[in-house]
Amino acid sequence: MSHRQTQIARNNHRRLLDAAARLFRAKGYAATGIRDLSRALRMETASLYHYMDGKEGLLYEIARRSQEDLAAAVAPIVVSDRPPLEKVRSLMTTHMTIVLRDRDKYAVLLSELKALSPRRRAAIVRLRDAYERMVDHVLAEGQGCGVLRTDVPVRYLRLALLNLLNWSIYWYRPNGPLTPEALAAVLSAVFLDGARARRSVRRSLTGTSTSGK
Amino acid sequence: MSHRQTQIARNNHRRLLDAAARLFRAKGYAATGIRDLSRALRMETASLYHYMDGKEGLLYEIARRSQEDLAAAVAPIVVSDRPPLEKVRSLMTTHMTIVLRDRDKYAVLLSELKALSPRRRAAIVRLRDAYERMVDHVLAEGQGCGVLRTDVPVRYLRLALLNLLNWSIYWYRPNGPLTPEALAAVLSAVFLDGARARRSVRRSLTGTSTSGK
DNA sequence: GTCTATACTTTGATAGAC
DNA sequence: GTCTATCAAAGTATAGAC
Repeated sequence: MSHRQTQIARNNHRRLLDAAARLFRAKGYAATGIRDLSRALRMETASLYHYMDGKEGLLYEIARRSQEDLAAAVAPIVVSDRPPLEKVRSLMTTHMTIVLRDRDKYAVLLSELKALSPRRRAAIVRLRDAYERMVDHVLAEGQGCGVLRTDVPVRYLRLALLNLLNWSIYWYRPNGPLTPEALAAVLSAVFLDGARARRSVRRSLTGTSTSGK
Repeated sequence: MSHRQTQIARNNHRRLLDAAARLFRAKGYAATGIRDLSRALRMETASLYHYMDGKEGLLYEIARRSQEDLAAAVAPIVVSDRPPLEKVRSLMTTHMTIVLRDRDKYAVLLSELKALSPRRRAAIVRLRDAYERMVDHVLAEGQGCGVLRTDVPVRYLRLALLNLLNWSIYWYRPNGPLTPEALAAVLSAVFLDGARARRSVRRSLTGTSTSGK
């Protein structure tokens, strides 16, 4: 096969993954038919099978790539020698930026794991566990240095952190007032300093004067 | 029809709603067939139609009841004359307790809205918006009294609060070490005071000496 | 690499007897 | 109120021509 054909094939494979992520997120995996996919790619359903081994294989690839990309982006922060508190902020910003940039993929990763076969689901859960260990490492470091509270176990600090970041995918609007970085800054501020008022005066963190709606 | 028959009918309707919530949560709405429901209730599929108008009607009723129950439980807190900060804690505890008690229903409410017809989805969104206005009211009150930070708009304080509470449904284990109330206490502490260490010494909030896993 | 044609299964829902 | 029997539509996937 020629080089050119390979490029076309790879391109179509990517188009298929993108369309699948978009549709799986919008309608759900089970409610998306391969005919929906074929319509999105302007191909017959039979043609799709040159770019996938089946619908579930598509889902698996989306989930795997998402979790791997996220880990790859965050890993350098974990092993860096920056101050622990800065690591937490940096981790939150990177996580938020990545998942909001590829919203479709990450929403599918978060909400469609149950549609995978036990084998494949287990493989994704392994990747997810490894990612959570990285987050734990950063948080435990913070506790060890005395900059994070130790009355809440790392496990719950991590769950709180991931709750804050991941759930945001479902209501973030890319055309809204906040960039992903700005949203990460707001959520980092709440996570680290809490919602209570302090004595010291704070400037606005969002640049908006109204409370929004 | 006799009184007894009506009671049986109502009982079967409730059994159907419970089974549907459990299955919709475990497998997803679209992946759950009415034959799955009939198996759970030990009835033929045709018999189910005496207790529902269709599969989607079932989903709508689950979502509507969930959101209404939550609003009904939280409303008294919002209108009470307790101190603002206590209102926030009480709201979080009540919200957490209710959604963890009826995990199946609330998980379906949170993740299967997209399966509803536009009309019905809009009705649920209206209920959800009304609930969010209640949360906003409590948070704005806290800001007005000077106990909550004002550099983050109410909107984002609310989103952070609901992120923390709602996402917990997906990893909370009823047989784990924390009761819903204890988990609410941990998340309230993180939400209000943040994850950073303070000068004052804090006792453990979870009663566990290890960091868990 | 893309197509037409189709096999085969499962889906939500209904008709009508009892 | 529950059943048997059944429908039309949609589901995933494959065979084989070009």
